Amino acid sequence: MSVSRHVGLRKGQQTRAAIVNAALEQAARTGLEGLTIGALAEQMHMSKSGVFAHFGSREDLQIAVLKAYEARFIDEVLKPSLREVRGLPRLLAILDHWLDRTVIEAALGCIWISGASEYDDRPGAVRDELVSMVQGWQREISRAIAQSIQEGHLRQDTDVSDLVFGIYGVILVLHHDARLMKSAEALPRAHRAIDRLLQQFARGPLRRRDLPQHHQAA
Amino acid sequence: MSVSRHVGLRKGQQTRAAIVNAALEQAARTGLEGLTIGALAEQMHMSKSGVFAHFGSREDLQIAVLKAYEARFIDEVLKPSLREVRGLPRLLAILDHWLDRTVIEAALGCIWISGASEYDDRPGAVRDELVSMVQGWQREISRAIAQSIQEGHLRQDTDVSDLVFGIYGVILVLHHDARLMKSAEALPRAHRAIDRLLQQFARGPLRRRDLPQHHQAA
DNA sequence: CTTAAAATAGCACGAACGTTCGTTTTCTTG
DNA sequence: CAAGAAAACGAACGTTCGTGCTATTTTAAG
Repeated sequence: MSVSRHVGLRKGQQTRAAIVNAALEQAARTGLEGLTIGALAEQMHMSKSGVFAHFGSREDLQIAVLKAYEARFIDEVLKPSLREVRGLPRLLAILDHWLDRTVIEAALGCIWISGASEYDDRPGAVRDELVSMVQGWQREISRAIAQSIQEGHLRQDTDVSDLVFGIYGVILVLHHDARLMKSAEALPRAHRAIDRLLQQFARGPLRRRDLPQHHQAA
Repeated sequence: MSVSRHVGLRKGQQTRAAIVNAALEQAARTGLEGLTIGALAEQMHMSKSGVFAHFGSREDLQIAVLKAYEARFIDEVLKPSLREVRGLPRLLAILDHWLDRTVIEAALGCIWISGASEYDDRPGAVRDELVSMVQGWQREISRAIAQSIQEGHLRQDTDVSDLVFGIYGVILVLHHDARLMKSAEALPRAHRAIDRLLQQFARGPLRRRDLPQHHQAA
């Protein structure tokens, strides 16, 4: 056993990553359930069995796609927002990135949203994975809201889950109107909806540098 | 050709109706794309070809299902609400019926919503039909909102499309949370969300008999 | 350069799909 | 009741699906 290590992935791993990448694209268009090994193999210029061998089953492929999607989502929406200070600024940053991403997906499609319809009564490992991811993300939003309350940016009596509910609704209808209805006005409408929603729970004006002081350093 | 007419449907028509009915159920569970002639035949205790013959193609079957769904939707949501007086009361009635229906569908699933994900980038006759139905329904909501403005129940500067957007978002997230997340609190949350939303555009209190007088008989 | 292991191809399978076709059963009506 | 029309059947076709085998090729280590 040599001491020298390859930092990069071995051949198999990097093909696998490339497959998942292509699968991510295909799943965004056709849904996770429409994801097919044959079409994937064709796009990869590989044989079906060659693609298949990287995952023990179609289900494992779907789960791998879900995990890749989550990783990308966290990278593009959550991580850049953590640079903002805790509270409303960070929450607003998350929402802005989220809206932006959703509208980019207007040309592709969010597999969490399409998956919600596909798996809402189809039990199995894929559904379980999907649910736990959405729960995880909603918990992340909840945390940002809770911090906004703590910092005194949102009202003390804010019902965190109600607010998450409202936010998620805006995302869903944005996706719906942009993708199914091909509405060009969906994005500005969504921004207004988010602003109106937050205004209801805010203690001061949104999008201002002079936010109300936090009532306690805690 | 006899002059005597059967008021009832002939045999073929009534089996066709029964098939569509069963298809409606199956599509609510598996989506329009998951609708399969074989499974349908089995449930109907018929042969595949027997079922198939009633529709020239699977696509025609899917469209027939869509039309049946729309008819039922209009019957259960819109028509009962037309008994209420124009304006906010009627709008509220529509929304209440809609929420109720959506939560009944928590055990089934709305094919407009699942269809939105399935057909958002799958061109064809089914998609066209779906889009025009959703547009038709949104126009119906718009009309109720416009009347509420006319009657002076909602503010004059209300952006009708923004309000439709907001309402549709609540419906979508209700469906999402009730069905995918199995959340029991989704329905009360949706009711609160609707009330908060309307409150933003209302000129007076919601759900009261003493609504503000309309400013003009027009 | 050799060799063991890893990666991919090739082929076949059983099942399910929508659809077609010719036949048979069941209605409907004169 | 009988003739004609409508409805339902049964079998088959051509595809596509996921998956399981066995070769063959490619990669990486000694």
